[in-house]
Amino acid sequence: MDASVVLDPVDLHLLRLLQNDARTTYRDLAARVGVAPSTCLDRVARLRRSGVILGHRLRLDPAKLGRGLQALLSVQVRPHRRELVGPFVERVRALPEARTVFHLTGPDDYLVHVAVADMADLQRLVLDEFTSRREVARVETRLIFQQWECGPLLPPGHAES
Amino acid sequence: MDASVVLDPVDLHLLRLLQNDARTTYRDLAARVGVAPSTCLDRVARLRRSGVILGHRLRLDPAKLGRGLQALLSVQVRPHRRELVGPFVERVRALPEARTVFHLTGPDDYLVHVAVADMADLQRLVLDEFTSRREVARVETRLIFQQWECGPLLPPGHAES
DNA sequence: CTTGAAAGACACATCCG
DNA sequence: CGGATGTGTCTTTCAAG
Repeated sequence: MDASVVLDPVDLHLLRLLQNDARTTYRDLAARVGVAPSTCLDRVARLRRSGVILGHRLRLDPAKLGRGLQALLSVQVRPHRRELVGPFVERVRALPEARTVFHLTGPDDYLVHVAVADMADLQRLVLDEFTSRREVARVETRLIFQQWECGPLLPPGHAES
Repeated sequence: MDASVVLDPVDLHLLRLLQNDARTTYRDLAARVGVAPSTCLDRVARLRRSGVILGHRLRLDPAKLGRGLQALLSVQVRPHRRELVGPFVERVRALPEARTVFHLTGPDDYLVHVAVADMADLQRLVLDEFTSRREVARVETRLIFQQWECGPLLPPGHAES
């Protein structure tokens, strides 16, 4: 299911272009990669079918949406058993403030990336949704000064922008 | 520049639909929101101009690209001064394994989300690109068991999927 | 697997309420 | 600001190489 997929240079070129702008037309893709538009369509469809491309996401500015403050919450869930952590994750994912949830190795079981309006909002979120829960043993809050997205994700050995 | 923007229910509805599938046509958007296609075009163009929509991103499966192992690296950069941390961040961002870099409050200055092929690859990355650097005082590596993307990012008070 | 042409769908501008 | 109409462009299909 998550086996690696064979990607030829055309696929890689398409992925690199689409990661810069996922709305590039098949016509432009074709011109830049050097194949026919219909071939592009076929290749991209195949990449979607094989699961390499999971979907197209809109990148939004949290600050413009009234969520100018972001933070990472390290959460210990005790006891760390399936019947507790399953509902915990689902509840956290459903929070409108949550962006990503990581299940990690190490003493802090979960890392939750949240976007809130301000400090008061963050305090409310931590108190009401985390520390007040019985299964949450400990929460550590770190504010995000700044964050950078990195270059396009590509297979090892093709480390070019 | 990052002031909050006024969004009416139509804008919110459009954003919600586009976050599920950013390639939805204006025609379909119009039908589902209940306005004319040209209005959709106008609204989305305005959302782009006002900076709410930053761009369109492809969501890829790291495992399918031969990067089945992900980790978070907590990095202390000492001394934590501009002339050191600027180049540090740029160098890390340029790594093909890096996905996101966070500058945080707290004892760990940076959190780096990386995607690698396997444990050997991760070990090489940590040793060659982090701990061997003079400005890197400490690196703590946590593996990612699993990660969940959360619901669409929307302004406070509109917490609906 | 790729291509090129044909048909249909769409984006976008313009005009109008 | 929202809705209709038109034109040029793009996407998508298909038969053929």
